[in-house]
Amino acid sequence: MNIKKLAEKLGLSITTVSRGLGGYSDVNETTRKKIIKFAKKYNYSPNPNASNLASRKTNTLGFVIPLYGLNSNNLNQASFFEFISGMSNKINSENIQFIMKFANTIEEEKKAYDNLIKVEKVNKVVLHNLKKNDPRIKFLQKNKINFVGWGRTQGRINYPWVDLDNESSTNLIMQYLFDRNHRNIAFINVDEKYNFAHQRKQGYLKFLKKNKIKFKKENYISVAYEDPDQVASVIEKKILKNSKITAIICSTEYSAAGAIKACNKANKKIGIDISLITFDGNVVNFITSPSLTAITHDRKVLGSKAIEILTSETKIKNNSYYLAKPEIIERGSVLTLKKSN
Amino acid sequence: MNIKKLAEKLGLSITTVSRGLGGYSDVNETTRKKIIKFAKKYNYSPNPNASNLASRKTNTLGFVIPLYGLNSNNLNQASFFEFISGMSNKINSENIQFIMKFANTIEEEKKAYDNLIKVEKVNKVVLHNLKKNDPRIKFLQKNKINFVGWGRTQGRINYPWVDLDNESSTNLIMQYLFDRNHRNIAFINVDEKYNFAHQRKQGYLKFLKKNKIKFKKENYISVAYEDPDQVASVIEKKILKNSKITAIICSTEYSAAGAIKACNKANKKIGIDISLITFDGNVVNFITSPSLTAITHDRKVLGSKAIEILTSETKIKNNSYYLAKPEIIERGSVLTLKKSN
DNA sequence: AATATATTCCAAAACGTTTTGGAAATTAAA
DNA sequence: TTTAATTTCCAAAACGTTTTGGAATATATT
Repeated sequence: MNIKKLAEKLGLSITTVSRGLGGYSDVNETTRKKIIKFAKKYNYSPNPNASNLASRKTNTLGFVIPLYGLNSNNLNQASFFEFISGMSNKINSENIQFIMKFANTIEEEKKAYDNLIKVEKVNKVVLHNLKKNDPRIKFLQKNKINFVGWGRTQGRINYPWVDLDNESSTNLIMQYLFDRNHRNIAFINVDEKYNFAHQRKQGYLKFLKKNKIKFKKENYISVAYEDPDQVASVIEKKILKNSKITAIICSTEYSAAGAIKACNKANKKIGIDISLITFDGNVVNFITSPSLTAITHDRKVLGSKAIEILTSETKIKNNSYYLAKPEIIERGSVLTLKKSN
Repeated sequence: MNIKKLAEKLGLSITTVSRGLGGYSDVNETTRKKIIKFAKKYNYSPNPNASNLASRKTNTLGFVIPLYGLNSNNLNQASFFEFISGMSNKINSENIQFIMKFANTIEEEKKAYDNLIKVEKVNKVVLHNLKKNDPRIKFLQKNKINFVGWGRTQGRINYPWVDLDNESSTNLIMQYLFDRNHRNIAFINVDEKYNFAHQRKQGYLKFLKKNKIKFKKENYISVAYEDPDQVASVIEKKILKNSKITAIICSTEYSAAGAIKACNKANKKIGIDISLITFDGNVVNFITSPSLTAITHDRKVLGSKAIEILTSETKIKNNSYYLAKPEIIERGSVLTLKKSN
């Protein structure tokens, strides 16, 4: 079924059918309804190729997943999945096309964006892994292509974005631990070049400041992603040996795994000898007994909000954003201490 | 840049440029080279919408990811990721388009395929999660659309597919354990309605038969995905209590996590008191000390092979297939026992 | 040299839409 | 009643390709 045949069935011109379906005001409401009825009946939907070609524009979203510099461990695949499936739901209901590309190197990534814009002529982009002064931002702005950042850079931001509320997360965790009388809380983070890590540290620091707790250098470590055994051994030496520490926050599932290993080695029982709370952790969080208390974010909503921003009727404002609120899932790895003062 | 302008620059007709780029034999080799040179110089590539429209066909691959019936735990996201990125590499180099869709329900899945075929007019599909007598197979065959199965059904297969060599995997593991003098080997599998689980069991059984070891019912369990604590407790009761068992095979990372938890509870040290080997397990496999020996498959190659089959010059044969060979990664959770006889 | 064949090119049609610039019909205003 | 304004429709052009069915030229064959 194509528009010509449909128009014949309706006894209308192609133009009117097209405009009726497009919701233009120059077609009578009753005919419009009839057009839609027939379109449904004959299962018609416009050929996107013809449509894109004729209208000189597309309605497609481009998304590039950077694979470079990440090994299978530190790429948080679960979050990609959730985000994408969140986007996808919205995309389906909005009836926009979706092109996804993978890039193994920076060059491939650049090429992918180029292709998306020059060849595929996408009009929407979700940008991930943003760097400060990211050239992609200028590129997209120059080409007048709507985009949203998934994640954001530090400092002043002149583009719309969606992100986890990482500062709130650590703040929330700290409060949670504080309420249970923990005062010496270790934070195992990853390299601050990752913005989420930076933000999480900020939440940690701010909470300390707010509550007039002195920041102790030895309570904060940043572990490299690459070597799991090294992660465990660093945690054992720097954190577990420090008997003042009563609780540990793990910024990633990966470091939580390291912490579990370290605790096993040091013969410290999680939830008994020491408290542990981790970000995310779908697999790791039930290995211990009791299972790990965790903090999570709904990344599906994040994805759908990204699409919402991109498809909002009004021109996209450069200050639209969405922050996913964290939620603590209590399982039992956090002790309530006796008040010590 | 479009083909008209390019043709002008070249002093050739649009037709010749198009045919030159298309590699037709009715354009002189030297002019063809010149055309390609100019195309590169002016960064020209054909508008896919126009191209698809004019040629009455597309060169795009459709892929639907089923999300229904799977929770975030049992969906092996890592394998999806690897598979897709493997496909993607090949897709980029073959210059074909790629449309991916997510389906939360069976209805959505059906709709997604319908949309892919009727609207997007894909000419290639990768089919996942195949069921016996899968209606999608008939649907695709009827519509004469090339497809490959990722995974396969049991029995006679009349379509091309790529899959893990699951039977070999368990066979390989069994041999590995057998060589280290294990004779009472437990296998923690998941529901056999999943083909990979069925196949893995077959490998297990065949090895036993080949080596004239009696299959012991109590050495084989299938655990439900849903409740992690239940998994651990079942493993503790049924496997760890059985003192004859010297080694455990875990069919999924998830069950490996359960096994680790169970061992901790029962105070059995992995790699010392009991041997453990798991499929995959990117996060879980280094929690224990020593780290877990694992068996893995290269799913990237699987993805690229799928594309290779789909893009092979010759007509796709219904008996093309690719089996990814397993590899054991030794870490240290498997003991070598003394010979007991 | 004349004819047949092979090679190399091209004009025009087609793909299925959207958009432009009215035309016709209806309603409102003078 | 006439004119102006509004509403509702449509014919034709355009989008950027591929494909068809030759035409022109060059080469081979007789």
